[in-house]
Amino acid sequence: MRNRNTAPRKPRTPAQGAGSPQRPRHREGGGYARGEHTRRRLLDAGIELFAELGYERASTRAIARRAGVSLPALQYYFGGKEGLHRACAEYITEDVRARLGPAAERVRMALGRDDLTRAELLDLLRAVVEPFLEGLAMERPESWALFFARAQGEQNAAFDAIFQQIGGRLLTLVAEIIGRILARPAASPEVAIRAVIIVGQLTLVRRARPLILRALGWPDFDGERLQTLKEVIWRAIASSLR
Amino acid sequence: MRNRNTAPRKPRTPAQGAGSPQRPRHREGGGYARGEHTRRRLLDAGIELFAELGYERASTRAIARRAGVSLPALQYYFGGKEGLHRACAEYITEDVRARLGPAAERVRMALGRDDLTRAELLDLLRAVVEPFLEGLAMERPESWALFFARAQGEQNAAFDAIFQQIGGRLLTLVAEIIGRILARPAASPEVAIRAVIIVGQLTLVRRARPLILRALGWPDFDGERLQTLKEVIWRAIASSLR
DNA sequence: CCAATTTTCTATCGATTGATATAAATCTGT
DNA sequence: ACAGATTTATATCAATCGATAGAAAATTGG
Repeated sequence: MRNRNTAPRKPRTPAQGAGSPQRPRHREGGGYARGEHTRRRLLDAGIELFAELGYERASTRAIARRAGVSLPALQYYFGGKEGLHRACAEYITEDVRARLGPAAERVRMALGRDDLTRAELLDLLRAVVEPFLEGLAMERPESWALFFARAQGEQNAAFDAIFQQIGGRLLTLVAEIIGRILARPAASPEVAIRAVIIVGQLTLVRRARPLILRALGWPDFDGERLQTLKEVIWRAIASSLR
Repeated sequence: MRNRNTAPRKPRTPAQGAGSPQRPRHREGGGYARGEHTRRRLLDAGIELFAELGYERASTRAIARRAGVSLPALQYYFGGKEGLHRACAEYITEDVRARLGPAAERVRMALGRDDLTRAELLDLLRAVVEPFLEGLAMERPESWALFFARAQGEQNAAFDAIFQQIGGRLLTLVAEIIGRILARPAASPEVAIRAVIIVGQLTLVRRARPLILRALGWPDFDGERLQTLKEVIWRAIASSLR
């Protein structure tokens, strides 16, 4: 009935600085076991629901409920909804990066030789592209890939972080291999465009997932069908590089 | 202060049947000039804001404000937010269909011959693919393509309608041409997948636009650069079909 | 066991959302 | 100009949202 404050307040913005409020105020050295547990539960529930419903539809209440914790716990650990979302993105990014890193490093080493045949270069491309396709889009819980797709579609701040960590490295690596195959400088527009196209094709598997499934009349990507999909995509990529 | 109704109401669901409440209650034969005008304004504003912010973030108030009409006008003409969204999808769909239709018909006629060479088939593919690329992704306001992308990402009901009207036809047509080129049945998974990939590549130009620009170090797609982009994409598509 | 810290819970706030009731304003056909 | 239909505008509703206050409960080190 009565307003305590006549000035128009903005309670939607977090009280803490806009920097990174996701860490609670507890001491650095601290870290109770129970706290870390609910923190993890919130991350899992957040990834699931953000992926399932998108950022807006996933309410903090629903996330807290699925995590089995109370609503203020979300504020306490992540500073707010946006903080949780960013934390989810970082959580996923770190895992994918760890998964993609070794393969990328091996490929980068192999690229040191300058007498690689076309077949060898194609193998290298596959070596860097396949873990990406499997890791990001398939192996991990579907919610992870969906989270990524949502972040990209919604143009969240989370997308920038994810892209710079993963997409950027992948793109430069792919461009380098393609440049070799096409015998053009990796920095040339043609090579860069084709690198983007190829990487884009992979993400398409997730982004246009409902479209693909419906076009094929498939209920889902499972087992053999997934194998077929990967094989066809790869053949298309390989045959396009001449 | 006091509730008029003790029973828990659900005012979020539209009062009319869930069927298609977007048409106002005015007589069929009616149709005042002024009404049609604000109806169109709401459609334009809806497409813009749905594309800009996504379905959830685009509030009915913001849409009405941008359209320059009052809030209840939205309810009056489209029965509610969901109705407006569906109407926007149909509006876009109808335009694209009209734009795509003639070319598709011509290609379908040409496909009647069964002695087409590879080069001729590639020309046909380009004839059906280029209007799509130009019409949906370039010529029309960016918001249209964004609206489409959002609908797919959010798995809205609008996506179903759009897909069946446009995506379906385009895909089956492309699949038919590709099937001929690859000498495989158009209904085979391999051909269907490659059709999806090719069509998807085209939409990438819009959807991954910031990504492409950043990778190329270009400030924007203008004139010659756009031509280069199209040419590279097309060469990649053509050379992948062997 | 105790004091300090960390974690959780209940209750509630203010803002915004989609939708509606209701009446005034506008337009159409006669 | 008038009656009836159509269109617009004002004011408000109930629900839900993210966030917070403040106290209770739990955990830790001493």
